[in-house]
Amino acid sequence: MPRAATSSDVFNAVAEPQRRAILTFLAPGERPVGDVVRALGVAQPSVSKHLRVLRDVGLVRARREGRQMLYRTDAGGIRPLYEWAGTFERYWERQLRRIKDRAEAERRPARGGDPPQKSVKPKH
Amino acid sequence: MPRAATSSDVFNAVAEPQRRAILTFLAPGERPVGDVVRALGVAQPSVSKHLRVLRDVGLVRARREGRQMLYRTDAGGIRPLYEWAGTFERYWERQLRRIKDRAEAERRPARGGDPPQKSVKPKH
DNA sequence: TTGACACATTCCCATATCGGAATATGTTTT
DNA sequence: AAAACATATTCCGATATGGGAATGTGTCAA
Repeated sequence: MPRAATSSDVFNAVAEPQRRAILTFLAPGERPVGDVVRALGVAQPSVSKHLRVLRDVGLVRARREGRQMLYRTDAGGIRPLYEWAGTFERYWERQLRRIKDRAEAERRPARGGDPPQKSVKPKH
Repeated sequence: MPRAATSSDVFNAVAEPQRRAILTFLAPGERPVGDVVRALGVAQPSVSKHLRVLRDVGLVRARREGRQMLYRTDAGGIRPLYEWAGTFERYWERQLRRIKDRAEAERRPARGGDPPQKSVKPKH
């Protein structure tokens, strides 16, 4: 087997920094390609290719207006990513809680456990 | 040049479906590599390579225990992704609101605007 | 129609990436 | 020390990918 699933999936589309920049730029509202080119300082063919990828995965919508194409970010396409990442929220929160608890235990020592090895530095 | 910033970037690490599966599997707690291999049904070298990438970008932590290596997901590493995606929340919510408003306008027409062009089809 | 303008697509190249097989490394057991 | 075990790394081949240059396509203006 050569390679796993590539594009046509949101995660991959968003893995590219330029494409993330494009999405951010196009989120507030419709813009012609030329605006993206100037805003990001990227060559026009590059922008067009990135927009193609983004459109294929449904992260961007296009509309023709005269000679120009107006693109806008379809934010809903980002939700799957948001939700996937969100499934880890409970884990990082648990981790933060552990860190906090540990700091507390050091601040108020000799409370059933070993005394702290290092004292907490004062805030300034 | 292929992908711009390759490894060392969380977005890229997560673009790979197998790696997402590994992260999910290792989120609840430490596991040896062999468990991942069996759980995902992937060849061992592949798993090791993916774990390497994940570790390089800080999405996974490793600890040696006897002959085996115990890995666990470091969920905090996923936060940047979650937060980036979250910056689009207001946009997709606006979109949902528009859709909802439009549906309402059709249900209760002739309210200061044009009448709907198409009637809503009955649910069956 | 011709030309200008705004984009899109194609071609080529250098480089990554993944999977598989083989091999290397590190640790425990005998 | 040798063998067994668990995992990591390397080498290879096939395929993708992104950038640049050149070219194609669609639309408006003269």
